[in-house]
Amino acid sequence: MPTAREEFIRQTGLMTQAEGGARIAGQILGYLIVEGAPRTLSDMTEALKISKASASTNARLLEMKGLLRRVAVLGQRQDAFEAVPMPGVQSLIGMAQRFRAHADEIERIARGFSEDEAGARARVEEFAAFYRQSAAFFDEWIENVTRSQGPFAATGEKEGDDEHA
Amino acid sequence: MPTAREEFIRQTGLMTQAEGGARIAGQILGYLIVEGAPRTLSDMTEALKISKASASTNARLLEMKGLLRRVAVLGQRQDAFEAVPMPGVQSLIGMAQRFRAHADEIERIARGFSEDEAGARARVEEFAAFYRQSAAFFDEWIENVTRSQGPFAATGEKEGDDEHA
DNA sequence: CCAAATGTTCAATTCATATTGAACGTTCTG
DNA sequence: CAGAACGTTCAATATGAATTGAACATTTGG
Repeated sequence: MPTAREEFIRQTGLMTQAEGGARIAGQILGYLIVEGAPRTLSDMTEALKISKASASTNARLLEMKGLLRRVAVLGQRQDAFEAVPMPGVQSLIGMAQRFRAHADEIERIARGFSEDEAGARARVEEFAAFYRQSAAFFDEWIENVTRSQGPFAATGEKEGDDEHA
Repeated sequence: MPTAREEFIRQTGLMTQAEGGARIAGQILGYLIVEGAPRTLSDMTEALKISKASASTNARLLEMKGLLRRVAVLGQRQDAFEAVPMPGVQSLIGMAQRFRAHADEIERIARGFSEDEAGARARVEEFAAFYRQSAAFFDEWIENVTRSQGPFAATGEKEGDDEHA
């Protein structure tokens, strides 16, 4: 029977995969969430049984997406990563950006329709409008959730090493 | 130089792919949007240069997801498909469902943490809460956008065959 | 009833991408 | 300075999913 930790890590991997991402990236995120403190690439490779290359690539991918933060631990030579306070928010931010980009692109294409395709053009523009409005709505939700647990909000707890010793 | 129609179809294919779906499914959707009227599987195969199997499978996939509606054209032997009024909404509905399922699963796993992992458990539960709240927010937006252009709202126009003759 | 047309399904293939092993450059450490 | 530790990159592989061709069942029209 797998431990809850293992199950959670496996689940975040599957979730990330279901959302169109890389399985290992999700596992790394889950791992850092349960750990609750900075962990090195070596930690990941042995905890998740993955190659050094995968750990490096996926961690940096997550870092660029804003789900992970690279921290320098004093007295520690290696880089370390930790999950940001609300990792899911970053995914939504990316989603909003994609939606807006989609809207832009579709609207650009819509302008290319000729005079006798007015109906098609209208439908295409309506389609684009939906993406633009959804992006705006995402922003609203992101701002809402970011306000309470903002990037500079005191978390009140910063432990994590004390457990599972 | 490609026509605007072609560009749009190609773009919806890429978009769908970027969102983790099948390219051809997106192309079918784009095709039906520009057409603005029911089209058969044969229409799709020749317009999109795809196999009969792909047309059938992907169309039915989109139908199950609620982006397409199968309509019986009078005097027409073949089945025909048309895009529903706001196809994007259905994607969001699916997203909300996935998020809620994620939340359920993570919360279930969270209950499996032992006493000495209280910190980890709290972080995991917080993670789940985000998905649950986001799902609720999606629902809100869906209901909002569905109210105005509801499933029973008169669209006012149902042409589409008159163009690009 | 027969032949053509239509839609579905499934195994096979193609295709894209995730993952890895190995080589490299860099930085630390003794 | 020499050697180890570390992180990155890239070509190669493995993995999984999308797409297809072919076979099948069903329906239609002659």
